Amino acid sequence: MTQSALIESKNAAGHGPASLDSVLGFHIRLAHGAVYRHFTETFAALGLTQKQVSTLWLVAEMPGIAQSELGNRLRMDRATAMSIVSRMQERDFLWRERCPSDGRKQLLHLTDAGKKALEEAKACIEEHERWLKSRFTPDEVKKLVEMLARIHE
Amino acid sequence: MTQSALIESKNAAGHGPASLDSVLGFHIRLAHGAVYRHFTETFAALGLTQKQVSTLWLVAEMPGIAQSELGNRLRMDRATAMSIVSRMQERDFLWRERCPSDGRKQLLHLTDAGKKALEEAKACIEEHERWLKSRFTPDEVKKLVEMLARIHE
DNA sequence: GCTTGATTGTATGCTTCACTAACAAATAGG
DNA sequence: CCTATTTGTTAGTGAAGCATACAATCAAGC
Repeated sequence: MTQSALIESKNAAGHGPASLDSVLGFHIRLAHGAVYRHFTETFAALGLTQKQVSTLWLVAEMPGIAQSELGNRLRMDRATAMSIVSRMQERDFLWRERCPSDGRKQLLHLTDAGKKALEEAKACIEEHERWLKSRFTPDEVKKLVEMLARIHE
Repeated sequence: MTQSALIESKNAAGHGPASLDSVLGFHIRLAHGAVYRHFTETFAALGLTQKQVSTLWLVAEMPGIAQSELGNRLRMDRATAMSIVSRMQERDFLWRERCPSDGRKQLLHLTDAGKKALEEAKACIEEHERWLKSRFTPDEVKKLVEMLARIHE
């Protein structure tokens, strides 16, 4: 229905979006769904979810990062970070170290198995990103990333 | 860490993204999360979720739409559409009509309570959209919507 | 008219994940 | 020392996606 996209974006009362197609949040939701589905397909063989991959990736980038910091950067609350990290630990992809200078914190490190899993995951991410970026020019990708960052920053 | 965004986007091996910040899918995920959280806050009083609002909205736009069509347009599979619609029916926001020309289909219609709920929801959406769009120029919003549509189309 | 296959709805169960609430341990500041 | 904050942990709730299986309906070909 491209028709509905062409409708004047004010309703009869003169305020508010007239069509779902004119709601920015709606498009973000649908785009995320499409990305999520393709990601899940691509990673079905590896048995990793988006949250798990970004957790492995971030711990690799910042070895010794605290669980709370991980949660902050990936926008997970403590409970969510807890369950993600716990499963990754069960699968021997990372291990926790009690922080010597602050006994509250758990510092995270990848195991060798975790590093291996991440390398495999990165290959899948490359493919996934190729699929996603194929519909944009490099300039558009840059602009899109910048605009999305303005939303989640 | 704007630092990591500045790192050259190829890793030591010369292929693949070096930093999470350079992964487009990652930004879509975080942006969606931020939008989702603000949406949930805004709609806590109404007790409606994104899926429920977009369902009410779409049924209002297209009275008599079949459940399967609803699922197609909102990118839900049959089982998900089923659970959303069933809850909306329990709350007396919509009713199902067996299609006279195709006995398989359930045609959806809003009740008066559903129309009222949607009007309240649209006021919240306005506020939500204002919050979301406040960081963009009108041209940027247009470009962003267009790029997101390229992803989920 | 009948069989076959596709579509649609329904029911059940599993998994991810976001959130809340409560609690314990450690820390920081007065 | 006392208090408030931070961090981690556990348990439970709920939305939502997905798979599967099944029944009813429809469409197409013989």
